[in-house]
Amino acid sequence: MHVLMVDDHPSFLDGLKLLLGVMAPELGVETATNLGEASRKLQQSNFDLVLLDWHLVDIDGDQAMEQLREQGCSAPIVVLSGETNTRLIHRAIEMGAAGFIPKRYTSEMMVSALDQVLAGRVFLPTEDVPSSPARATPAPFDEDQRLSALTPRQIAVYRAAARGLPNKLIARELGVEPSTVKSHLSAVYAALGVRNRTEAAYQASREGTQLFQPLRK
Amino acid sequence: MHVLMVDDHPSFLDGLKLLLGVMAPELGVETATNLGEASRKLQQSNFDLVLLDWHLVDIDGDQAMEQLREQGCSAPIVVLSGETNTRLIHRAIEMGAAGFIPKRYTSEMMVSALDQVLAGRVFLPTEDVPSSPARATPAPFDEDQRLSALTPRQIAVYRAAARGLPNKLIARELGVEPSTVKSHLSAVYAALGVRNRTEAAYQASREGTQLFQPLRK
DNA sequence: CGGCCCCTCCGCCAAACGACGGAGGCGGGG
DNA sequence: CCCCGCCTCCGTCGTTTGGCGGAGGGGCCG
Repeated sequence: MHVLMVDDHPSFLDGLKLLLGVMAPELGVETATNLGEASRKLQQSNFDLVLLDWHLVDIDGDQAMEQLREQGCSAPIVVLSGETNTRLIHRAIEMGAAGFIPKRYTSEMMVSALDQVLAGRVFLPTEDVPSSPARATPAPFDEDQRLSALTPRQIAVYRAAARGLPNKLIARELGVEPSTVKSHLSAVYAALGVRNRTEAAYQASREGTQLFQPLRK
Repeated sequence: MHVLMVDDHPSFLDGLKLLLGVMAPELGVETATNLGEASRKLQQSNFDLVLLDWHLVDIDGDQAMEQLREQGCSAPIVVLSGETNTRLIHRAIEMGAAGFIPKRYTSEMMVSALDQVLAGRVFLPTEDVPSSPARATPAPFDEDQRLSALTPRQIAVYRAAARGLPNKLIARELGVEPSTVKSHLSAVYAALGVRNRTEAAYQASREGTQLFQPLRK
C-alpha cells in the first residue's frame, strides 16, 4: 500500500511518517509539503491513498482536491484537518473526500481510520454526515468562512481566550456573564476539534492566521 | 512630559497609548514600531522617557539599548517585557535601564511605575535587584540564554504545555509524576511572568521563537 | 407562522489547574 | 564539607475549566 501525505508542516509530516512506519509498516509513505510537489509525486507513481491537509499555506482544501482530481489523481483522498466542524467535514465530503481525520486524533485512531479507507469505506469522525458518501458534484457553496465556521461572538471569545484571559475577564471585556463565555468556548472547542483552551490557543498561533491581528478592518 | 514607546506590536502600542492618554493625560506619547523609527523620533525632539520593548523582532533588548545610547539618547529607558525572570531584569539594569515593567502589569501599576521613573527613581518589579541602580557599564555578560532563563526540564514541560497537553499527558511523555509537572510549570509561569498556561502558550507563539521547532539539533 | 440559529444565562458536577509549603536526592563549586 | 541549584515528589486548598442539560428571547427565512 502506497500513501502520499501532503502537509505544509514538515515537522508534522516527519513525525507522522515516522509514526506510521512503526504502527503500519505495511504502508509505503511518501510526503509532500505543497501541492506542486504532491502533483509531481502522483505522476511518478501510483498511490492507493492521499492524505491531504485541508489548510495548506498556498491553497485551500477544496481547491487542492479539485486540482488533484483534474490532474488525474484517482486515489481516495483523506482530508486531515485541525478544524473539525461539521461544515468543514460536509465540504470535504462534498468535494469527494474518502475520509476526514481530525489532526488531534491519536495515532491508533488515525491508523484505524486509514485502514477503513483502504478497505474501501468512508471514514468520518464520530457523528454521521447526511450527504452522500461517494464523489458528489461540488455543490454551490456560498460563503468564505474558512476559519469562521465560528460565529462572531465565538470568535471574540476565542480571541480573548487565546490571549490567556480567564473566563471572568473575558466576560467583563465582552459585557456578558461568565456562563455565556463558557457556552461560547465549548462551542469553539467543538468547532475546532480541540479539548481545552490551551490547545485552542496553540491552533490559533499556527493556523488561525488573522486571529491575532487587531480587527479594525 | 514627553514619552516615546517602542514596541513591534502596533496593537499593543495603540492600546497603551490610548490608555495612557486616559490615565496620564499629562504625558505626550509618541510611538515607534522599530528601532529605526525610534531613532528618527528621538532626533526630531527631546523625550523625557523611552519605553522600550525588550523583544523587538529585528533586534534584542540589550543591543537596542546600546544603539539608542550610541545615538545620543540620554533619556531614561524603561524596559517593557513579557518575560520577567530575574536574569533578564539584571541584564536590563546592567545595560542602564531606569526601570523594568512586566507587560502583564495593570495599567495603574504601569502608570505608577512610569511616575516613579519620571520622578528620578528606578522602578523594579517586586523583588529587589542587587546590582547598582544607576547607569552601569555594560558588564561583560557570558551566555546567550535569552529565552532560557528556564532550565532544560522547564523548557520541556513548557513546550508540551504550550501544545495544549494536560499535565497528566505531559507527565507520561516525560516519564515523571503529574505533581512534578505542576512544579515545573509553576516555575515557568513565574519566570515568564504569566499567570496561567494559556498565557504562556500565547507568549510561546509570539516570542518563544524556537520553542515550537522540533529540537533535534 | 414555524423552524432554525444565535446569543444569553442557569445549575450541577467532575476534573484540571495553580498556589503554597515542605521534603529528599544528587551534583557541582567554593 | 557545605551550600546551592535542579529535579523529584507529597499534601492541601481554593479557583478555574469544561461537560451536560435546560431555557428564554430575538432575528431571519421559507
